[in-house]
Amino acid sequence: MEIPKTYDPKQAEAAHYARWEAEGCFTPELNRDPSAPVYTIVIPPPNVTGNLHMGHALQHTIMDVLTRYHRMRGFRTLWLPGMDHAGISTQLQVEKQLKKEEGLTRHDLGREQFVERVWRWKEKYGGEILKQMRREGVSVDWSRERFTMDEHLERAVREFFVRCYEDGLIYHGEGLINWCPKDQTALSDLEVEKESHAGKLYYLQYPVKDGDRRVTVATTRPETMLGDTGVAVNPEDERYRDLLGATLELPLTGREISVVADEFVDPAFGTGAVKVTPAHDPNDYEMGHRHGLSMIKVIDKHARMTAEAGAEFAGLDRYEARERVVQKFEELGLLEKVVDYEFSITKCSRCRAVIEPLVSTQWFLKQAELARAPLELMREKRQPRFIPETPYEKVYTNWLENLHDWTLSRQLWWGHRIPAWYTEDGRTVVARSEEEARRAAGTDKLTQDPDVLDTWFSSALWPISTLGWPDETEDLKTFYPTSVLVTARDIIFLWVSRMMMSGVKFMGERAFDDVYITGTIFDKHGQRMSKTKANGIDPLDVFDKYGVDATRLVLASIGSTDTRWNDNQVESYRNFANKIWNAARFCLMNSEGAEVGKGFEGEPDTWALHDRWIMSRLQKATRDTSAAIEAYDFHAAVQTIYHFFWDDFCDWYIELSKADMTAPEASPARDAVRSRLVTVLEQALRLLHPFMPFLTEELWQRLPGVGADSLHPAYRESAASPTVMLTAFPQTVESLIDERAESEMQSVIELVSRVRNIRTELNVKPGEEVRLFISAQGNGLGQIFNASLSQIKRLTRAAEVSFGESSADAPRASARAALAGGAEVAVPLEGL
RNA sequence: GCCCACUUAGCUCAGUGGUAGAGCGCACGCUUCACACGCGUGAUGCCGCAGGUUCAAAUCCUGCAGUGGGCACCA
Repeated sequence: MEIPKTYDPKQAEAAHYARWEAEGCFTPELNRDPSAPVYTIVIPPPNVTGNLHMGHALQHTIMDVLTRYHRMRGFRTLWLPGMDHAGISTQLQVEKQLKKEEGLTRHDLGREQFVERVWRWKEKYGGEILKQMRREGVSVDWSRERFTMDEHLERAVREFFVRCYEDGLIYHGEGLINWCPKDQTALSDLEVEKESHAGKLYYLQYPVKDGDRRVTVATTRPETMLGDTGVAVNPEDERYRDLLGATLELPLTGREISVVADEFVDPAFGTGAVKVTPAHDPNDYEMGHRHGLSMIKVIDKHARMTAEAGAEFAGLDRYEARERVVQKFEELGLLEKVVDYEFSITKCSRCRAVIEPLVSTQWFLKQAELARAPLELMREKRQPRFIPETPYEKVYTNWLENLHDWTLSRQLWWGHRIPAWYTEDGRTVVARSEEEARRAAGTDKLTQDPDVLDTWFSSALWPISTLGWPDETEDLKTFYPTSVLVTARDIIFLWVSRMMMSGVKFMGERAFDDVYITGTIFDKHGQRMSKTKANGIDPLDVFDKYGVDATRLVLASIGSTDTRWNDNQVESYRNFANKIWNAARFCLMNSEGAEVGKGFEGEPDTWALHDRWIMSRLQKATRDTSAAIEAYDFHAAVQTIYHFFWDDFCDWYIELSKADMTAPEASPARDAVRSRLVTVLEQALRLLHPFMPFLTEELWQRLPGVGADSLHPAYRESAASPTVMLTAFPQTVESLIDERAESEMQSVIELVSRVRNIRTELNVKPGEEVRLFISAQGNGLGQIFNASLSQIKRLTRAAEVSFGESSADAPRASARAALAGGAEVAVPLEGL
């Protein structure tokens, strides 16, 4: 059989995926065992605009290992793929293209046409990542692929919205929200980021009416003073006690505002007096409500000053206004001082524009109430189980305990339209459809709310909506709750917790048993990979260079730890892949007469030492690999298989078997040796398959004696052709664990190693043969060595081996090495 | 400000109450009939610092330092 000396990953990668997919190997229906346990993962849906990055590759590898492992264990296994419509991101991308290619804005097209464009864009350019995922080898069930804007999922979203509205969890009202002046939409607290900023703190003086006293307030945003409707001090603050209730003349506006007392104010900070701008600051908004202060909106949606800011400022950008205000205060002699000050500003996490807090009418969801059930679930049943448990369980719990209302509405066109309609007489109707709304409203004259929902709203339903909710589908009954959610830590709040909330609310059960949080992959300098820094490593490039399987081993090893990307690691696993290839190649070159599954007949105590030994090692490798995967310790799993394959199987077992398997004459004994080799190899390929699907399939297909009978019983009745992915994952046979064989074999290994060491120390040429003198002192070792004599001679390049009772029997001029168990080996120097 | 994690060989990382590990790199020797993406042999670490608990600590506790992360309403 002609097999290339070097493994070519591309060839194997191109050969198998399409067949697996076409034959339905990824679908749970393939499992014909009605009593099979169920294993389910829903993929974190990548953005329709997205491209594969290392974080995806890491998550997908972990999910695929788990999926393939459970499938081989006979579980009815579903890994459900899909994509997210990614509201803002997609809309911006299409707008950009529209501008570039046709010089148009979305407003030129109008809403309906624009949305139509987005759909067309999605069909043409979207979902690039799905093709890239096939490259990774992900065994997802493409027949169940979902998109968050699918008709059915849209229905689920409306159902969810309506039910929450009916339960009083969703409300429409005025609130202070994060407004992105660039993207022109409201954002939730999770879509903005705090960033430290070296700015200034301005001390402004407000004159007290009817007196010459002034109250000094400190602010980082002087322009907002135009909207001040009060000044707050701590009620305990002696300095201002006499001013409580006093009236101040707000400079530049001619407005009179009063001094109020509020516990919130920290007397130790600044001057102890705080200007209050209820319409443009979250804390001031709260304070304003507490004291009945009026709200004056002085900044608009484009972050420009409004008419209410005064004629002199109207239309100015907020930063221009800031300069103007400060200048005016200076002219009036009311600017006490300006000091450098570092504080945090809030930015849009998408476009980095500075967020403007605005008072606005939006749709909100009271998350605090939804969070109760998940919190209880965690308290009482410890569900879901986080891996790693620290710190994520606490992070999750703390967040749920401190929830604010979620701003749901977005002033965008691409997304799930809010199912709310308004009548001409100002009533609001929330319904599952326009017809339902008409019936409820008793009129046809309805206007639907123009806004769409936050993208994460539909994501929150992903585990249930993809399985058919709100319908009671078979899939929902069978596959919910899901087994594990694998994702990155930055969406624990945005997504994980919200799926739990909706899952518990509507299904009465956890959305997933476990939550596995992957690590973060940094570049070699420890920097986060990002588009702007252009330091990202493209997984596809790594696949091209080293192969998918090698990359997957690295990613599986990374698992949940933060790590710096290192090509060396991939190279090392590329070498491992090549090692596997060549070990298999060697077995196949000597496979005439061999058959997988044979060669280990009879009682183990009739087998040769190294045969008992390798079977024992295989059992332990199997046991340890399974245990590691079950415990999500992928690093340990990879290490176990790596060392079993390379150290035990290649370095020792193949070497010990070599002479017999390459015997020139065919014989039942030679067939048996060859069968043992391919049998162990085949088991190793099964162990490796969840991690290295392509290489293992490529080799498995070539093994003699594998076929339909090799499949796991659950898949034998299916129409799928034989494939390693549907074989049974090896089960540990405890009776084959043979500590005695391992210890005896260890003695042989030690003997060989000591002799090799002596050869090196003495500079004996590799081709030169030595003599060995072994003194085993009647402790049983002599018999063991004697039984493995031919192998020992071969591995140490010894021409002859003699045994004696004591080391004194060896020639005086010998290099000696002590062996465990009191034995000694001597290499006579004579003739060297 | 509060909280958390991390700190182990030159590099990237495992590990664990009982004689320090892997891969890469390094040194030396090998075209030994599967593999030079290989084979053999070897060197390398006050396991961040300082205390404490223990017969025994890299491992548990306390403090400190450095790095990273999360949270926070300090105008």
